[in-house]
Amino acid sequence: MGSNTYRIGLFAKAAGVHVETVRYYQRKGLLNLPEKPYGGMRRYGEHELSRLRFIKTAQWLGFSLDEIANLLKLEDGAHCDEVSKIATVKLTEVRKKLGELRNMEKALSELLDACAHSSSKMHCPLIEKLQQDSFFQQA
Amino acid sequence: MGSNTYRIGLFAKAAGVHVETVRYYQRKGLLNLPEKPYGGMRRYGEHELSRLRFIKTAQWLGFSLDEIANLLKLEDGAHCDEVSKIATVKLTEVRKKLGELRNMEKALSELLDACAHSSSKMHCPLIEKLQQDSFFQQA
DNA sequence: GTTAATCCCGTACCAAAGTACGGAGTCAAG
DNA sequence: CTTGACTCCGTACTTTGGTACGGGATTAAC
Repeated sequence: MGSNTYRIGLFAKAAGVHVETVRYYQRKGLLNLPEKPYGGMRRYGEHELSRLRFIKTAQWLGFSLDEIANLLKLEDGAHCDEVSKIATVKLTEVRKKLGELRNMEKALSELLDACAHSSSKMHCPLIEKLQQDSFFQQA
Repeated sequence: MGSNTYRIGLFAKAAGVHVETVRYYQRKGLLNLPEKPYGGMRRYGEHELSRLRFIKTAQWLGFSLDEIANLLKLEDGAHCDEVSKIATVKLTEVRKKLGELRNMEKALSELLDACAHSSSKMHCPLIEKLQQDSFFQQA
């Protein structure tokens, strides 16, 4: 645990990002800057790597870096009342996304199915499917 | 059907975006520019409104405008082989997102649950939960 | 023990997705 | 028939999330 095997290059590569991206996240406070031994080089461990991968996953799910910083507060530990507040909001949002994605999945798989039985020009009721039981609101 | 009741201001407002955003999407080809009567003003109908809402929803789910343009090709109708290609890729992606979001939902709801039974400093195994059966890869 | 590959860190640049601005046209109310 | 709100369209600016660059330090390989 915490064997801190990686230097930044390998660390970045292991998560599929560029070195500069790691540094950028450090500047934004999403990753912490490990101690640097006198005149030496910083090292990174498995925990930081998971954290970096989490950031990329959450981002891919449509969360901004600011939102992710908030989610990471949950991971880092905070007092119960603040945790509840953040987690409740995010849970609602996650469930909404799940709902929309399920509609999208249904529309796409039905489309593929229809496509397998016909073989000419197709069109997909993607929009109606997504709107039909959508309760999406912009803030 | 196609009653084209809205002018751009109301149209944008109904979807919760700015007028400039509508124009931006038109420039990018995501929305089409309705005919303008000689020296008059363009009008928008329900169909275009659904399309605009779809764009915002898909974007919130983490898709870029370029990806959304692709999804809209399915809606607009295309030949079966192209449709299959796009839909298959997107379906895989949607299912991956569903998987990750379910992990996130589980982690968040367990956290809230734990929080209800204790009342001090909490920390959430969000990262481990998300990575545990994650098969996420950056391209 | 020099040289090639990495790292450190600061600053500059870039693309995507808007947002703001401004001058001219249009429309609806009083 | 004018005043205020809205539209049209072009160009410029902004924010977010990075990428690129470059000079000096450090370390790994020969």
